[in-house]
Amino acid sequence: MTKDFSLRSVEVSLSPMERFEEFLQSRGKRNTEQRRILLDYVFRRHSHFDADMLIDQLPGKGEDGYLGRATVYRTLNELVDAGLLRKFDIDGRSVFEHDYGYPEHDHMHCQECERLLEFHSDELIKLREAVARDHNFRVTGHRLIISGVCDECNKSRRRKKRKQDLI
Amino acid sequence: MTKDFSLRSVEVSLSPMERFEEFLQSRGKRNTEQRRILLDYVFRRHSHFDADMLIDQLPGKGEDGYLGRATVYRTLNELVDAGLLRKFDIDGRSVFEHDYGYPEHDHMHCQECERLLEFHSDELIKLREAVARDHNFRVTGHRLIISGVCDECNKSRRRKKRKQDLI
DNA sequence: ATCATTGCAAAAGATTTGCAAGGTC
DNA sequence: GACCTTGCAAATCTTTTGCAATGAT
Repeated sequence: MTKDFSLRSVEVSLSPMERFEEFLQSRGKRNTEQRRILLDYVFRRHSHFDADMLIDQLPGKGEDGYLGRATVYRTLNELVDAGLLRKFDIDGRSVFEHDYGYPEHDHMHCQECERLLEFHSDELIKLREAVARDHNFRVTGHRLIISGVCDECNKSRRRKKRKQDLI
Repeated sequence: MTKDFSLRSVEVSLSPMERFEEFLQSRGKRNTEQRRILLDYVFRRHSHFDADMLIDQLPGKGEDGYLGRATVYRTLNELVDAGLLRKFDIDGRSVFEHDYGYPEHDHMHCQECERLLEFHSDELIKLREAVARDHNFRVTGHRLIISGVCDECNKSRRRKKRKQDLI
């Protein structure tokens, strides 16, 4: 459950797979087919996803490369422990995204299309440190989600509104 | 599910109970004993809580003023709709706090004692607006949780550490 | 009298866990 | 060969929902 931030800036040279192998070894865990499949799939492209989306996209029961539901959940948690993925809650379920080798950022969440948009703010980090200092709080991380309606949805809503106005 | 922000600055004169009555009337809902009990209990003191904590604290089955589990959940959601409570997720479950008549703020979450500490930052609001403007995003709210270890836990950890050092 | 609300139990949704069979070191 | 891992099903946890009985207006 706890993330390992310490290695992040040091060992960016390792690929996610190499990093994971290292993690597994250090814990006496084994490098299995299933773990490799999931890691490979997840790091193929940068996107946000939850366990269910992943299970839908991966090969189904009977197909080649199939992973049991429990294995997907277990492996996702290992990837978080390994510092490869970051996990956070949206509307009650867990959402994952790349952590390893990916710059720190926060999110805007569109309540119409459910999309997550990323942004980075140095100011926010400063603000976080200032607040923590004030309260003698030792920071390990933070999560900021701005909710609202994204540009695209704003536009299509305006279109709809205009149409309605004509009726 | 949607909060009514519009009334907040206008009708601060109403007590939570009056505000809730107004809300119920406006929706053709009824002012029942159970709703009054819960609202009264929840607004007795300012604190963070989840449904389970509340159910534990309220009168048990057979006792006077007992509320069924489902009623507690249903009523909490109504209080959120009425703009009296604010709801957010921590570690997968819903946490509630006062919204009505209570100033906007954010949280630090201590990962040792689970406590939620509040702070306010005008800068954060400005930052939020700036980011949104950059992305043409229409903001309805935000949630920032800084995680780490609070002052108290830092102190007791130092105590423990010192003790261990002596052994 | 009408129609919303309650409590219960069952359902639902997300995630975890026990266990026997199989895979990795 | 030892022991970790997998897939399955069952269990858990939190929250929601259907329904008959009860209560508010």
